[in-house]
Amino acid sequence: MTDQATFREPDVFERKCMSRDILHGLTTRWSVLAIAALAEGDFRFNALRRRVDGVSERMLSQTLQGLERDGFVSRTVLQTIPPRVEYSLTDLGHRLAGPVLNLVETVHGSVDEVVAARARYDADRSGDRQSVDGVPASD
Amino acid sequence: MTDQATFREPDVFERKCMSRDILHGLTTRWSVLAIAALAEGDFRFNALRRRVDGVSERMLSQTLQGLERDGFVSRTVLQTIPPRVEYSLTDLGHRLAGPVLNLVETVHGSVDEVVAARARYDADRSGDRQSVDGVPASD
DNA sequence: CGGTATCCCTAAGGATACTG
DNA sequence: CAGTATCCTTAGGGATACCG
Repeated sequence: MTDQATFREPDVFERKCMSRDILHGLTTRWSVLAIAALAEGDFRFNALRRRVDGVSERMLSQTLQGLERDGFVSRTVLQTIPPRVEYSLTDLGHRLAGPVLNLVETVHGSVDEVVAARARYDADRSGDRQSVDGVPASD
Repeated sequence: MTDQATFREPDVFERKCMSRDILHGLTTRWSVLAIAALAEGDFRFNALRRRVDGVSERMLSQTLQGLERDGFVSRTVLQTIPPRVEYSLTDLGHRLAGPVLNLVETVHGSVDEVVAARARYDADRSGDRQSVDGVPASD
């Protein structure tokens, strides 16, 4: 199977790679949130839209289509009046949701540090600029 | 503290939230790859650019600035001729890199399934469209 | 080498109106 | 309710040229 390289790291670093493409579809503004929401349970379209605050109908629809196409989300149409459509994570979707939720939670737990870092950074740029290092290199 | 809701989940779902903003800066096309690369070790600008295949100078620079601002990456300027700039993950950056690498690896391990899912999806849309469910609802 | 500045293009995204 | 379709704006991103 490992017929191409050392392989300890994923080949995401190559430009024409599927993983990169999939990752990109997974890390759009709304797909992360949609997955995180669906990890909590199934949602109907408008309920999901309410949960993922700020998403437009168009973008939610588009995002869900992308996730469905990639096999992360399943879409179940109930033939009722009015129509109901239930969205839920597939098994594959749940596997992806793990890392995604983990990332979201880690980010959430780092908010204070990031805010502080931004403040420091922005302060540095408006004030003077100190030299960080003075070590010469031989190369 | 929990004056707004149940709160068991992060507040990423609210539109004007820091976590969402940070997450967005973290899930751009190149920041994920940059973090994954830097998780392997320190890199100088052009080395990193070679590692993250396909990124332009401008976008790498911009991405790194964003990551530095948020405190994920530290930038060390060596005052040499020619100049050297070393990029590395901060502690915070390493904490974030965990989930990120996890996601990348999970994606990498799911490529086959996603490819299959896409094939199925695309085939369905070009062919006929079967009804998925017929259960009526009472609500 | 390690960038910034500029220009330009494409894709992501929002608002609204409309349909099954 | 659950979307499409349309239109338009903004942000992401590539190429190139140039500077410290």
